[in-house]
Amino acid sequence: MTTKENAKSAPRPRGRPRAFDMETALDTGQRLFHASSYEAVGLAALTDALGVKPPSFYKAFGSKSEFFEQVIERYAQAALALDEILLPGRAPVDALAELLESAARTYARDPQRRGCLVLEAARGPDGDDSATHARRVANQRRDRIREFVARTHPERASAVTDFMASTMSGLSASAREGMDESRLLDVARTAVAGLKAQLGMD
Amino acid sequence: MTTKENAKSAPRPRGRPRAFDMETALDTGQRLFHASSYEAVGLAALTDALGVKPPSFYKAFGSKSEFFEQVIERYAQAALALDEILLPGRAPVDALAELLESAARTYARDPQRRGCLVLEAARGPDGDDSATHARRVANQRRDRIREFVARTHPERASAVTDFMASTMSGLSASAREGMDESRLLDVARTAVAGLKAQLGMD
DNA sequence: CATTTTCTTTAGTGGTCACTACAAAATCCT
DNA sequence: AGGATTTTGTAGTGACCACTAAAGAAAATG
Repeated sequence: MTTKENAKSAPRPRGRPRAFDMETALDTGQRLFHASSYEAVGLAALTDALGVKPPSFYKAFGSKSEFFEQVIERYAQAALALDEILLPGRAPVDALAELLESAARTYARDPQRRGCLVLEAARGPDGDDSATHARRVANQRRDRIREFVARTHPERASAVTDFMASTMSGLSASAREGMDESRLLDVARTAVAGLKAQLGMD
Repeated sequence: MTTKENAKSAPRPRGRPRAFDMETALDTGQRLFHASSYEAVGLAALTDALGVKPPSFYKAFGSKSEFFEQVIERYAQAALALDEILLPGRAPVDALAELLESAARTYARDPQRRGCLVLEAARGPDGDDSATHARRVANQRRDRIREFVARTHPERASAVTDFMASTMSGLSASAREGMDESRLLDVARTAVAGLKAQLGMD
């Protein structure tokens, strides 16, 4: 309480102020990576798009893969919010059906950024940092599905989660290859029919 | 009939004979690409594994992407032969169930070469030659599935084929992320339950 | 034998990759 | 004003990428 301090504004740091907004940069990076892929977006293209020279980028984010880590964490938080779909008490079949259909719609929505940024990045080279981060984020979301299903169907939770994970990967891949929204929705609905066989028809 | 000619052996060509076997090279290349990916196997690693220097490789195959084109054509011919599964007269649900379960087994069989070489390559950069070739080969196989289904269910053929394509991509992706054979088989069987809803229970 | 043809070898090519050493510029603190 | 601190722009780094020019070596042909 010695000097003025507001809840929001951080006290101005000491040295030269950063000349660009990191959130905007993450957003631009997300668009770039989603449009093609982590590997396909070189540092030159990235820094050009951000309007930032490489040394500034590295001061701010550490490395390309650390930048990407922040990007996918942001993306996973924003896209397909599980909280709004996996509501406690809701019938799993209904919730998972909505999740698959939402995925179908989301993956085809923007023709320039098809599929799921996380799931596509998870297919990168096995030892790569970007793929490792993406798989970690994907697995966190799968854990939430498993926990949700386990509340009502503890015995089927793992099998159902595997099926959801595989189906979402398939939807993302198909979206990337150009399958449009209505076809993806048909795929999702056929998958839901499979889910009903696992979880009961309700 | 002027000189000796056998049905099998081509008459020795004129210049210095090739010092390696192209079929063996394609086979080795297939293993390498399948173990990691087209992009991850550099020309140096490739030619080292083949025991062949770059200029010989280029004389024989033209380019890395042309070599890969031959590799995936070979692979598509050998793995998961559709002729043996999509038998005319067979109930589509049965045939497609066998196809999905065979895929699950095949994709997990060799822990060092998980998933489908073609489907994984089909996810490469959009403009890339390797991805273009892989998608062409994948679509040829999807056409055969569509034709097979259309014989008995012409109205559902496209939707069923989309679901098969998406599910196979999902199985391949899951295999790549480490899902073992029994889990992949469970996923395949759940997908078959979805197929039955589309094609009738039989 | 010499010539022609084809492949193999040696030794590179330019291009792109992620990343950085260094010094100038912009801010805060005393 | 005079440091102290942090970010900036300039200008590169070495490593790897797919690929190749040039010359030597191995075969068939004449």
